[in-house]
Amino acid sequence: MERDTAQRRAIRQVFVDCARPLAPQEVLVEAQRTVRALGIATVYRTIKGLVEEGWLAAVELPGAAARYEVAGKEHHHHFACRSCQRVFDIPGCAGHLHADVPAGFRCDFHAVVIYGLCQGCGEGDEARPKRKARTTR
Amino acid sequence: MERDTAQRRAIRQVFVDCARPLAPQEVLVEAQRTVRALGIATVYRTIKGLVEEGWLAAVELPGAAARYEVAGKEHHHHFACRSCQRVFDIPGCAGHLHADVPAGFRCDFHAVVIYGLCQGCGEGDEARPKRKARTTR
DNA sequence: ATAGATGCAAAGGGTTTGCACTTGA
DNA sequence: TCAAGTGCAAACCCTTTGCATCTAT
Repeated sequence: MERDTAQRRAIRQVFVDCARPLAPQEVLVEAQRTVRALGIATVYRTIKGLVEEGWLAAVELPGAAARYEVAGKEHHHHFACRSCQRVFDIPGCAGHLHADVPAGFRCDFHAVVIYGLCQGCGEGDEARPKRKARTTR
Repeated sequence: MERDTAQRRAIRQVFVDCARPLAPQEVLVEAQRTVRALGIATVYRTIKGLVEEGWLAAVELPGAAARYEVAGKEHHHHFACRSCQRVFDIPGCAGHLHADVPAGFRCDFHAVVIYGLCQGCGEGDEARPKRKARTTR
């Protein structure tokens, strides 16, 4: 990650603008609005590099591909919309989750994911057909 | 899932015996001790069938392949060992996790995963080299 | 000029599917 | 008997890698 290329600038900008955990595919689509010929391989390589240099943090969710968000945020959890598949940050942490862990187990950290419908997908008619969104698997 | 075959009996038995969330690969290896020629495709198809008929429940974890466990347990969370990659159940739930969800978002359910070292991997020397276990991806 | 970066296509790894053979009922 | 079930291999999807080309410095 030595050079400052148009691709990297575009990818970083996408993360700054979206301000939520993004999957590689989402990054590709958004960044291609700036750099048309951008390839998915470059997105993966750039994300990997940005994670290694600490600019991005991986957000791994159950049953979904890993997402990435700008690093440095305080400990927080995530909300995954069952309709549009987008992921959002949830500030804060209820804490005291390590309560019932069996004796002899050492806890290092934890992840909490809440599933539901985000504002956009849940407003009004709950029965509205869900988008077959597949931004990420 | 109409017929009672040796393969299905073996696969169900593995879940009953292990009593923890298992990945398809883990199921394959264990069940092959009973049915030598068992193929991975059959494991996937059987698991899918057992989930559909409600006998199994999917346990999806961040950054790992889905695991499955016998359904019908009370709401609980999971512990993932960073060393041996195995997953264990953690009884109970601290609850009140829906606190800081942004207004307009509807919460349906949540998942909590605690990472650390299980009893077997953590006892004694913490600095012991981690097994390169790859029971699942 | 030149090593790092990129795009494309092929390779990998896990999961699913097509198909001919096997087997439970 | 005969359709459901199985094993094998090919197909798929997402992620990574090899390589010739491009480009920031």
